[in-house]
Amino acid sequence: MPELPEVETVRCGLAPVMEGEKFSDVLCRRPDLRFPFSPKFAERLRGARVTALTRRAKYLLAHLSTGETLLMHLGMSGRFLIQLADNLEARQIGTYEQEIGSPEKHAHVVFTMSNGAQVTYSDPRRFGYMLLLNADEIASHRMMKGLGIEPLGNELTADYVAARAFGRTTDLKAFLMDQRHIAGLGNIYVCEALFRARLRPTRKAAVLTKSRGGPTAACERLVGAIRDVLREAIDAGGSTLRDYRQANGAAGAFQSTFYVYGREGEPCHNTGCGRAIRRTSQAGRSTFYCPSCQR
DNA sequence: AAAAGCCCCTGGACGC
DNA sequence: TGCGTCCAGGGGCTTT
Repeated sequence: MPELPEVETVRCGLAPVMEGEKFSDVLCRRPDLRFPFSPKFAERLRGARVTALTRRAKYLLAHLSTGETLLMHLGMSGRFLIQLADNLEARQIGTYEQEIGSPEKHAHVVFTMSNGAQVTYSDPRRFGYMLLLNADEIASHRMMKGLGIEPLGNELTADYVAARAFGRTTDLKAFLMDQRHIAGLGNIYVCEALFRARLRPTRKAAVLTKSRGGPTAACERLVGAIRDVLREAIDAGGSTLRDYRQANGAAGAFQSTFYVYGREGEPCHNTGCGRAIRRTSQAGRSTFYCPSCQR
C-alpha cells in the first residue's frame, strides 16, 4: 500500500487521462473488492465526466459531473495500469509487480474513458475498494470522518501534534500510524520519519508534549521529519517495492533512499554510526530503527 | 474513550 | 517438486 506519496504519485499519473473525460465504459470483473461495489456502480459511472481527481490521505476521489464522487482506496496491493488509446504506450502506475504469466488475474475493474484510454485497477489482495457516494455522504462517511490532518498542509504544526499526543499512553509508532491524528502515513514513512527525528519507535507519544501541553524539541524535529520525508518521496515518485523490473519512469525511486525500512542487519547510514539496523514488531507490523541514533 | 487484537486476502520467500 | 510457515506498503471491526 501505498502510503500518501504513492497515492499522490498515482493521482498525478491518472489525472491527465481522466480529468475532463467521461467514463464511456466501466467493467467490474467481480462483485466486490474489500466491500461490494455500490449498487449499479458501472451504470452510474457511465457517461459521467470527471471534473477533478483529488487525494485525501490515502484516498483518491474522482469528482463527477453527476454530483457523485468515486472514492477509491488502494489497500495494500492496489495499482492502476493505463493504456493509451493508440495502444503504443503502456505505463504502469502503482506499486505492485504484475503477476508473472497471468496479468489479467487480478484486474478487477476496467475504465474506458472518452479519450479511448483504458484504466485498469488490479489488486491481488483486494484490501482496496471503490465506492460511489453523494457529496453529502462523503464528509460523513465512516471512512472519511474522523480522518486527521493532511501532513503536507499548513495544519501540521508542532503545536497540533503536541496537543494530539497529550495524555496518550501509546508509543510513537502507533500514534503516527493512527490516521485520526495525521492522515496518510503508513509503515514505511513512520519508520523513516522517526529515524530522521532520532526517536525510537517504542518511546511513548508523551515525549512529544511538555507538562503544560506545548511541543518538545523532539516534537519539532518529528514534524520537520514528516514533512521532509513525504515531500522527498513524492518528488521521487514514491516507493516501489517488490517490483524491480519496471524502468520506464513509472516505478518510484524513493525506496533506494530508505534509512531503515527493510534494512534489518544493514549498517546505519548516518556518518560515524554504522550500527546494524534492527527490526522489531509493534501491533503486528514490522518496525525498523537504529539502536544507536534513535533514543 | 482509548488501546490492543483479530481479521480480511493472495502470493512470494524460505526452510525442510 | 511439494509442503508448511512467515511476511507484506491498510484499516475496519470487536473486544478489553
